[in-house]
Order: sequence, then C-alpha cells, then structure tokens
Amino acid sequence: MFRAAKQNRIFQDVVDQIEEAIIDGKLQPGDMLPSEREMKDLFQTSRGTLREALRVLEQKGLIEIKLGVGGGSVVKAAPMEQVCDSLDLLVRFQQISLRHLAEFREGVEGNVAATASQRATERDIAKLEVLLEKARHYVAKGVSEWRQFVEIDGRIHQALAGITGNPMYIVIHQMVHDNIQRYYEQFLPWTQTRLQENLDDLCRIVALIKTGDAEQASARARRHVRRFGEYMIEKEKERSVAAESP
Amino acid sequence: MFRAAKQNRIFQDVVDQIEEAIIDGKLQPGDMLPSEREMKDLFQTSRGTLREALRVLEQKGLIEIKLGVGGGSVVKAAPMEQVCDSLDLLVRFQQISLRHLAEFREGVEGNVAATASQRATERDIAKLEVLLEKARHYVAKGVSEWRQFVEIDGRIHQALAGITGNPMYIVIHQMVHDNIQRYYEQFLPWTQTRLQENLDDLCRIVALIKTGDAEQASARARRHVRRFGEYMIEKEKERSVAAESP
DNA sequence: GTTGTATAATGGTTCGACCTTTAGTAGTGG
DNA sequence: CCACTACTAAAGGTCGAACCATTATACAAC
Repeated sequence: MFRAAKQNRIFQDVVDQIEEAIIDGKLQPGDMLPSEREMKDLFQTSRGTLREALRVLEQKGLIEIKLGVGGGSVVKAAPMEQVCDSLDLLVRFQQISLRHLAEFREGVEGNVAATASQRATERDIAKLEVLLEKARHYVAKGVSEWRQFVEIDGRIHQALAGITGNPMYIVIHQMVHDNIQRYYEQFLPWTQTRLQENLDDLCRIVALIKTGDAEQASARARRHVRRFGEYMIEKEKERSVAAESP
Repeated sequence: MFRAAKQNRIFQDVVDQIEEAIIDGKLQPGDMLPSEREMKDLFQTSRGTLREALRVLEQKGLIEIKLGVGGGSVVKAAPMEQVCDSLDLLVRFQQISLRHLAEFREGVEGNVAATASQRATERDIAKLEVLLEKARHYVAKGVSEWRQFVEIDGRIHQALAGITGNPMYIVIHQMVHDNIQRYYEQFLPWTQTRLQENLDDLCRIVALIKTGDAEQASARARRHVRRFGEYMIEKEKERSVAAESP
C-alpha cells in the first residue's frame, strides 16, 4: 500500500526532475542537456552527485551520453530497449526457461496473427509477400543458408506485430524474440525438411491473413512457433542427458 | 549486425564483472558486497567511479543499498520490478495508450485462462473459490466497496497467471496490471450493475477452468477484460471531449 | 584543396575531506 | 537488575579541485 519513503538522496531528486521534464515534453528527444559543469551549478550540487544521476538516467534509457567537445547528454527516443534488457536479465537469472519463453511466445504469436489478419492492408500484404519471396529464395539455396532464413523469419514475425498497430505487441514480440534468439545458435544444424516445413507455415499464415481468417491464422501461427519450441526443447534435453553421462 | 564498441568506461567494466558474478551464482541473493572503500581497492579504482557502477547495478535491480553501519550493497532476488518499471516509462512516454494496453491484456488474459484451465489442480480451484467468495462479499456490500472488489479481481487474475506455472505470464501480467491500474482511479465511480457483471464473469471463468474447457474459459476471460477496457476508453473519450470544450 | 596540428570543450577518473545515518556498546540512573 | 542515554565507529552520501582522454573545430602548412 505504501512505498519506501527514503528521499534523502540528492542524485535521486535530480533524476526525478530530469525524468519529469522529459515525460512532460519539456525536453524533447534529440534535445541536449547542458554540460555537467553547467548542470552542477543549476542543481547546486557537486559534479560527482550529478554524474550519479546521469548514470541512472542513462541506464533507464532516457539519455545517451557522448564524449568529446560538442558531446554531452542527449535525450533519447522511447526507451524500448530497456524492456528487452530487463527481461533479458530475468532470463539469465534462470527465472525463466526456454520452455516458458516458448509457451508464452506461442500465445503472443497467435494473438498477433489474429489481430493482424483483421487489420492488414494491401500494402501490408505486399510487404509480407516480398519477405516471403526472400525466404523461399534462401530455402531453395539449401540448409547452408539457414541463418539467412531465420533472419527473414524473424522479420516476418516482426512485420506481423507491426501490422497490428499496437506497440505493445511490437515491444513484447521483440523482447521474446531477442531472448529466444540466443538459443538458435546452439541448436543447429537445421535439416532441409525442417526449413521447408517452416517456410510452408509462413506461406499459409500470410495466405490466411490475406483472407482475414483470424481463427485459422492464429492457430497456424501457434503451430508454427510451437514447432520451433519443441525442436529446441528436444535438443536441450539431449544436451542435458549427454552432460549427465559423458 | 554490430554493436557500438565503446568500452573505455571503467565503471562499465565493474558493472559487468559484478553482474556476471551474480548471474553465474557466485553471488547469491542476500549476499553482501564488500564496502565501497574495500571494493575501490579490489577493483583498483576510485570511490566515485565505483559508486557510479553501483548506481547502475541498483537501477538494474540487481543490488539494494542500505545506509549506516552494517549497511552496504546486498544482492537482490530476481529483478522483476524492473520489467514493470521500464514498461511504465514507455507508457508515460505516451508511446503506449490505454487502448493498446487493454488490447494486449485481452490477449494475454485469454491465453492465461486457456492454459490455466488445462493445469489447475483441485487446490488451485479451491484457492480461486475462496477469492471468489470474498469478491461476492464485497459486491453484496454495494458500490462503496468497489475498491476492495477491484483488488480481489486483480488477485484472481494474478492467481490464474500463477496456475499456468509460467513465470513469463506472471511477470507480464503483473506488468500490464500495474500499468493499467493507474487508470482505474480516474474512471470511477462504478455502478452496481457493472460490479455485478464483472463478478458474474469471474464466476463463469472459474467454473470453466474447473471443467477444463480451454476454449470457453479463454473466450470468457477475453470478454471480461474487454469490458474493463471498453468502459475505460469510453470514459477517456468523454474526458478529452470535455477538455476540448470546457 | 587537402592534410596535419593546436586548441578548447566535454565527459571520465582520481583523491581527499567531511557530513549523515545507523547499529552496537558503554555508561548512567533508577 | 533493568531501562534509558550518550558515545563511537562503520558505512553510504556529498563535496571540491585537479587531472586525464576524447573529439569537433579552427587554423596553418603543404
């Protein structure tokens, strides 16, 4: 019900003031803050304390600090990376396993596909088909190009999230994708069959979105990412078994 | 493809070392770090630089710093709050509107209900029914107790997320709930009818989870949160209209 | 015009001192 | 013997001044 009331820290006060100015729009993205030596006078504090405040703001993703003359603190755009980073930490903290991530992803991709199928314009569809064509290209070149295919796969999913027009989907999708991406590297090589399966999935999903069939698009998208997930979890098991009896 | 290569900052090196020690488990939650004056010698740096590193770690939610003798830096448990905080910032940055949050929430609650209906044990159901009983109690007492009802409502949803056993759902759900909560305050009073509607929803959802009907549970959960969302968006519109022509 | 160099502004680091908070301990009075 | 007070030391918080490292700019040399 109540929050800790410690407010004896000066740097925190500085952080709050600058943060408020940014959120209220008094400081726009791209704006430069005064130099440290000026700000220390403005806030009537020491440079060390002011720098601690800047460290916090930088970590929050609100400012970026550049070196040299003409450098200084510049207000950043929306701090979306921080959401990814904080979850990244949680995953590495082993609070969240691959299985958990994969399950969650399945649900999100399903929702994204359903929403996208209701909102996709002709331009959106055209964009998707360009990506699809690239994917076909890489699959045709064989398993050696698996990395390219995975990259295109990611871009297609990202495009779907974009079509929903909901930044929450974009951020969350990015976050999950970034965090699951780490595992891809460990679980190759992919077979040609698997590549082809995934490509077929993508084609069908786009086709269903074209017709606006939310139900089917959602189900197919879920099946698609479940394939990814099951494969990786399966591989992970093999690993841990191998690790137990080497 | 590549990342910025600036690594000339000493405090960043200190951050990385301590972060790695925590993630690798060499430092367990609850462990105390040495005092600033000791660490400055260990890392062979100045106290100011070391303190900047500690500020970053504190902001990341990895450590907590206490004052006075016997105080110092103590390693925290899983930094879940940071995920909420970073999204909170994004919302306040006006990158994400109530509408976006509500839509995303609808999808998540649907997935949570579906998954929970497959995994709920008898104990889980019992817990839910205890909460349900409390909700009934507050509704019976009338609109004046709307705040209590909303609190129970939140706990029921949180319980559902817990039943899935997937920490991703718990974290994401918490995050969305915390960030949407802010709007509740602005959009009262609730009518008795509305209170009753929501209670009915909750009862039906729990009943469907009891029977393990994922489809229906999901649909009902979505409808439930959509009601919340629509009501708030509607109120928000009234507000902005009122603000335009006062 | 291009290249190199000096300059100054700005963040990054260091050192040393002092203040504030806090837990423990010794002392004091009942 | 107990309870309260006051002192002490440890730890974070702040301050100021100096110096180092990086970089954009202006100016000079070719």
